[in-house]
Parts: sequence; structure tokens; C-alpha cells
Amino acid sequence: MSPNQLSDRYNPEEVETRLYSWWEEQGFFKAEDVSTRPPFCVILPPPNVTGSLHMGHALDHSIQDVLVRWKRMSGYNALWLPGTDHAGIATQSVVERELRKEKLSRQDLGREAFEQRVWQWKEQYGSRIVEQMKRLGDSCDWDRLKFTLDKDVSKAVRKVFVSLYQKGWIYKGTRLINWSPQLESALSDLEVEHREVKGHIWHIRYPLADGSGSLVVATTRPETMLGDVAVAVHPEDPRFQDFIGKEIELPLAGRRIPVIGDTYVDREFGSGAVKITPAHDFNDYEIGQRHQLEMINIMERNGTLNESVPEAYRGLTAGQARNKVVEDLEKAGLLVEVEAHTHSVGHCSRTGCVVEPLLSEQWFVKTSELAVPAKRVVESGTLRFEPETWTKTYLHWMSIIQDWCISRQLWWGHRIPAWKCEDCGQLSVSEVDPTQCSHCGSQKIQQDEDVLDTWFSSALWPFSTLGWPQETEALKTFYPTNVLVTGHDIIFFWVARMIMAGLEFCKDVPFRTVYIHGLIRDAQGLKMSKSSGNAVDPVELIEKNGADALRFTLISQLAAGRDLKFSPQRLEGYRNFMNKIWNAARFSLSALEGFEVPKEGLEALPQKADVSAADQWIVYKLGLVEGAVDEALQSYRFADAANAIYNFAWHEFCDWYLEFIKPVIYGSSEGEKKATQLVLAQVLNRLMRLLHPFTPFITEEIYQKLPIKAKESLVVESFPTPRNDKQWLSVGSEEVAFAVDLVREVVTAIRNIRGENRIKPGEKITARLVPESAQVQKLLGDNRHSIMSLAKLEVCEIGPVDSLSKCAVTPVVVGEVRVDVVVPLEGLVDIAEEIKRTKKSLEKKHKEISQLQSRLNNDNFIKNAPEEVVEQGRAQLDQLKAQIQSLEDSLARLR
RNA sequence: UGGGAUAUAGCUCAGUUGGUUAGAGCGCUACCUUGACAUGGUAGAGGUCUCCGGUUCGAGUCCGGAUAUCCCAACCA
Repeated sequence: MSPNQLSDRYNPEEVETRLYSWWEEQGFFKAEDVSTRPPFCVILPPPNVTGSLHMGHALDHSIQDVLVRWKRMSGYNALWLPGTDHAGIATQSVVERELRKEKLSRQDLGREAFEQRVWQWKEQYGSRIVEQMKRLGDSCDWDRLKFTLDKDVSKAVRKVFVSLYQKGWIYKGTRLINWSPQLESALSDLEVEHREVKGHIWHIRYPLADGSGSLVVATTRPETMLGDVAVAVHPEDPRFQDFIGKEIELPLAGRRIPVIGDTYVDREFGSGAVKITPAHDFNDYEIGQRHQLEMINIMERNGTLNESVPEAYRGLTAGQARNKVVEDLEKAGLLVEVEAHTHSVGHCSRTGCVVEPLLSEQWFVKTSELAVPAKRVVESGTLRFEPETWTKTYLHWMSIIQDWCISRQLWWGHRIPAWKCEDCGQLSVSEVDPTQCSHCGSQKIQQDEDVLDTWFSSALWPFSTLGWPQETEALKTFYPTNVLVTGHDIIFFWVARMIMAGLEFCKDVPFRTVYIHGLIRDAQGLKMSKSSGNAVDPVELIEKNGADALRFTLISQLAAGRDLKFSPQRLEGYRNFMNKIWNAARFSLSALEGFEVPKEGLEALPQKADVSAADQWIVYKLGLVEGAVDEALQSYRFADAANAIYNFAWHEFCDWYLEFIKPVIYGSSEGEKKATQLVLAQVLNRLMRLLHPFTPFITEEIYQKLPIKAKESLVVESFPTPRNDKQWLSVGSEEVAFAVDLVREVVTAIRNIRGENRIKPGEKITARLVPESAQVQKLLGDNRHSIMSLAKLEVCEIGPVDSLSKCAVTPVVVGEVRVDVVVPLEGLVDIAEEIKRTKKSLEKKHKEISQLQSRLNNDNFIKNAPEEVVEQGRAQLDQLKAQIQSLEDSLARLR
């Protein structure tokens, strides 16, 4: 294989790993802390350190890589800052599962040993996700790789915590929170998934303590009656006027509780009377606070009932207790009715277990103040969502935002920097580990056992990764970052919290634009998940089809903010596209054998006299695609950009240009060949540059073999746009391009006649082209050779026709220009077939003309439509009439 | 219950501010190993743009309503 040749077959696996390590070695992805170039920064949403790459990452990263590579090629000091997340719950669960295999629990190991065990796990497996990101081609600056538990990140976390605590925006309090009995930890509201569950409503009779009667309450959770502290009715409900103020003898529990009036109660629902369990229901909690009711917590951390309930129920799980309570009520004759009922139940988004509302002491972030500027920057447009429709979602959520429960009863994560004094009971909150109580000086202090919600450290990610709280050069250069790319599923979890934290601690937005993309679904539109078995592994897809094909598939399907369905057929299609590119390059390089590179390199222009129409055409089309891609990328329309290049590469460059130039390359005119070679080399170079952000590997591999190239690598090449490519693009010509488009239409018309009449592709035929003017006649004459070779003609006559006897005729119209393509069929085909074909196209034309005519006959149209639209219509009518005339003539001669 | 979307070819989706004959990819049919590529080439079939109204000379596009599907949030004693 000579150095300027490519192997017969594209082998993505070999090429991709080789090129990626080379890029990395060369440091092409590195950004500068200080630079004269304008900064462009994207912060990678840190994937779970113990996870593996899934399709969501593949999409998210492909978008970011396109953006970053494009900006890097456009002259920016582009930084894509990578990192991984410690993912408290997920990672701890994985390691606990490992331990269970050894019949151990984390408690057996103890906190310190367990933490060490997780670190070991991280050291061992934490690099897998990074390796997989490299397989995809992510052009991150890996020297800056951060982990959410890195020392400097921890410092940032503590500083933020202390600062908010001192402002009173972080507080500790006993609240009703979401509790996962399986994790034995608190959860934030966002970590609770509500699912519709089929259950029952039990109607239970509660007797009055004075024996004067009873009332019936309805509940979906009878077991919680053991924690009831009141029964509430609507204060104006006539049925219960006499009950308010009386006491109930609470069955099974043996306590007395009051009947209270509260307007929260819906008179229409259930029995109109509600049992109140403030420690285990969010609404009841509110009512409990309003009426200063006692709160009886009946549940242990693991979800079983505690000593606050009668002995018979202690130790039972909620489910077991429910059965027993119902059974006991039935025995006591207090169960009035059981109805089927579907209601939504909170489930732990991690474990899937049912979440219990539980009264518990936890840490919270007060969000009311933080939310105000976070809303304002979005309202004012300082921070933009792309697509814009997510703005509303964001603002709506920010207006109903609740305080954020940030403490987790886990061991893996940032431990809360608060120490409780055994002597005075006060808390010391400090950035550095204190040795004594800040209130009484006692040395008997104990650090809080809890760790912070993983999203707490994620909220600081845009500045903690850049060195904050130190005023690093990187922070100065890259904050605020430019674009955040993420899925709409974590707008609240992450995006909103980053905005609040960024504004509070860096006094500026963390990023200018949030690009929201959809989620990947399977071909049927279902969510991909391991449990339902429909998840596809992007690494497998990369191994089979190459990273480029996968990236292009995802990007080309990207519809603004909408979920996208992944189909293997589509991937196959784009793998074929990669193959097409590869072979086009192979052919081009062979056509460039013996080509002498002009010393002007990329700026070299061909001799004007030698430039063919096809050359001017392809350069003109290149200019169009460069413009379209530039515009699409500027406005985040990645799919439009990808598809524009696809169309140019396949249907203009390959289908037509390479076919046009074959006779020139194999021909004898040296001057023409030289000019075409130069154009070919230049166009191929630019095509590789255009395509590179989307498909970095194959383009780099080809680029390395190009005779004309300016840089060592495409990564650091410039991105072609009509602005910076102006001189070269002047080789193209719109008028000539128009002529070539006419030639393409003529060739297609001849091929159509051949195809429809089943004329063998190999059979050489004669065609006559009848131009409507001398100008068009010259235009066709100039391109006669192209037409002959592309349409496989033996004879190509151009000029007026003397006889249409037994001829197929197709009128060809491009713009305002018309040519009749005439192919004599005598002896070639069954004339009946041709009559059918002609009739079909006549029918179509008649339909068109009648539509057009009725429009032109409408006075209102003539009056109201813009002049050029009317003019256009009239010109078209004339065209149609002429075309119909030609077809009628030929039909007459066929018979 | 509230908010947000979507409805265009068999499938997945484009269709900018209303303006000729509504496009692409995949799939399908026919023909073809012509010198980069059969992961290819050429040609073709296939659409009452969900339905009903309205605005307009003109609606896939704008407005109202209906239906269906999806997502998010809240709530359902």
C-alpha cells in the first residue's frame, strides 16, 4: 500500500483506537488557561464513576463533541471539561452487593473500612467509563479530569455548605421527609417516582369515646391508623356538626383522639371524615401543624413498626401490618366496606421500593431566596434554554420549588461538615475539621453521620471543576461556561441547582445556554432499561459499526428537545454512509495519482480556462453546503447540519461529481485533468473538515492521506465556512451550476425513458435534445460529452427536431429553461409501453394545469397575491402548455 | 387536576416567516456486478398532511374546537 492510498476496507476498530491515542499524545484536546483565542467551554455532565456508557451518554456526548470540535476548529480556545460522579446511592449499592457475596454488610466492616472498600472499587472500575468515552471519540481535555470527591472539589463543597449555613439557608430540622426503607435513607422529593398502583380504600368505623355513636373514615393505608392523632371533618359539613370537639376511641391502638374541623377535607370524597396521621402523610402533617397535634412516629428506619404501636404489630412491615390491621378490624366488626381504588404511590427511584413519609431530623437547603435570581436570569434571557420551550417548564418548577433535603444516611459521599457538642448540644459547622466546640470549647464533639445528596456537589460542578474557590486562571477564562448539554430529565435535579449555586457563589450564570435534548428510546418508543431488556449497549454498536456511524445516527435524528427512537436499520444506513465516504476517498486518491501539489496549497486556484462545468458546479454546491452547515450549527440545529453534509457528500459529490470527472481523469487533456485534480483535492479536503466534528475518526484517517492539507491533524484544522473560504469558493459559479443542474435533469430524463421502457443499461442509444433557445443550445453543446457518458449515449444530437416519429419525448424544465429530450424508439422497445408512459405524464400535466388555471382565473388571486407570485404562475402556465404540446405531438407520432 | 408537547408515505422523521407538483432515510418493486463502493448503481410505486370549523386570493404551515398518544408536575383520605 503506497502512503497515499487507503486500505480496501474501512476498519473502524483499528483506525479508531490508533487515532484516538495519537490525538491524545499530541495534546490536541488541551485548552489553555490563558489564551488570545476566545474561550469556549462545555462542562461534561459527570457520569456515574461505576457505571458504563449507555445510549443516553452516547447521544449527550456526541452533541457535545460536535459542538466542541466545531468551535475548536473555528478558532476558539475550546475546553471540554470531563469528570465523573461518585453517585452516592448507586455506588454504595454496588459495593454493598459485592460485600453481600462475602456474607458481609457495611456495618460489619465499619464506616472507615467500608469507605476504603468503595475507593478500591472506584480505583479498579472508575476508568472504564472514561475508556468508553474515548471509544466514542470524546475530545475532552483529560488532564483536567475531575471526580466529585476530589480534594479540591470537597473544599468547594464545604465552603458552600458553611456559607449557606451561616446565611441560614442551610438548616437542620425535623420534618416529614421521603424515606426509603430499603436504603434506610432520606430522599429528596425529586428522587421519588410516583406510580399508579391498584389498591383499596377501607372504610373503618371509629366509635366515639362517650358511646354516643361513631363515624366512618376512609383510608388507603389502614396500618397508619396506629399513628392517628385525630379525625378531621369539614367544619361546615352538616353530617358531622355534632362530632367536632368530641373524642374518638381509636380502635386497636387504645388511644383517645379528637375530632377536628378543617377545610382541607373534601366533603364529597370517601366518607367525608379523614383520619389524621401527621407523622406518615404529607397532608396530615400540614393539618397536624395547623392544629398543633401530636406526631406519633410508628416506624423504624427499616420500615417496620416500632414500640409506639401495640405489641401485636411491632416488627411488622407496613404491608404485613396492613393485613393484620384489616383482619383485626374485621373481627371487631369495624370494617364497613372495602372498595377497589387506584392511586399513585411514591417509589424510590433507586431501589423501586415504596417510599414512606417519615418524621425525621434532616438537613435542608432553603430555596426560596436562591430561586429568585435563578428565575430572573432565565426570564431576562441572560441564560437561554435551547429549545426555548423548556423555559416554561423550568420557570414553573422554580415557582413551586420546595426546600431541598440534602442529608442522606449513607457512608459514601461528602460527609456533612457539622459537629455536635456532647456538652452543650450545639452544632459547629466548619470548613476545616474543628478540634473543639465553637460554642463552649468542649472537645467532645462528634461529626454528623450523614453525607450530602450527590446532587449537592453536582450543583457546584461548573465552578468547582475550574478551581473555585481559588481564583484560578481557568476560572477567570472559562466561567461562565458557554453551553450545557443535557437531557430534560435532570433539569430540576441538576440544571436548576447549578444555576442557583452559580449565581450565589460566582455572581454569574454558570452557562449562557442550556441545550436540552430528548431521551433515547427503543425502536418501539419505550424507555430503554436494563430490567426490560431493551437497552442496547453503545460500546457493542461501536465495535460493530464504528463510533462515527453511531455518532452520525444519533446526531442526524436529533429533533429539538424531543425523544428519539433508536433503530438499528438506521444505524446500518449510516454505517453504509461511512463506507461510501471511504470509497469515495479511495477513488479520489487514485484519481489524484501523479497530481502535483501547487505550492499555494489550500489557496491554490485552478487555471480558469481549464476548469470544467462540473468543477464549477461542485464548488458552488460546496459553498451552499458550507453556508447551510454554518447556519444550522449556529442555531443548534445539529441534525440539519449533518443531513446537509450527508446530502452533499452522497448525492452531489459521489453521485454526480465523481461520475462527471471520470472521463476527465481517464481522458487525454492534461490541462483539464490538472484543474479537475486540484478541484477534487480541494473539495475532498473541505468535505473532510466539514464532516469531522460529526465523524472524527474516518475523516482524520482520510485527511492524513490527502495531498493538500494545511495542518497536522483535522482536530486543529479550520472549519470551512463561506466567509473564510471566500477566495476558493469563487471557483464555483452559479450560472454554470445552473447549466449542470440542467444537464443532470436531461440525463435523468433519458435514464427514465430507458428504465420505463426496459432498455438494457448497456445498450447504447441515440438521443436528441431540443433546446428552446440558442443560448440553451450552446449550454447543452458545452456539456455534450458529460451527457453522453452519463446517459450511455452513442449519438447525442442537439438542435431542432425534424420528425418525432416513434419517439419518446420528455420535456425537462429547470427554472425558466426548457429542453425536450427525444429518444427514437423504433426497433428498441414495445411502442405500447411508451404510449402508456406518455399518457401517464400527460395526465399529470393536465392535472397541474387545471389547478394552476383555476387559480389564475380567480380575480381575487390576481388582485391580492404579490406580483411575482402571479407572474410566476403565468410563466408556469406557458411552460405547462408547451410541455403538453410536446407530449401530445409525440403521442400522435407513436400511434 | 394543572403544565408541556406530538399527530405528514408501511416505519422513523424533515417541512424556516402561509405561495407552484409536500421531501429524506429505511423498507418495498423492477432492472443492473458499467473501472471507488452490491455496505453499491439506475428507475419506480407509495401521502384526502388525525378529524371538524374559522381566517385568507391561497393553509401541512395561522386561529378555535374535537380525538388520540406521550412527557412532566401536583393530588387523590
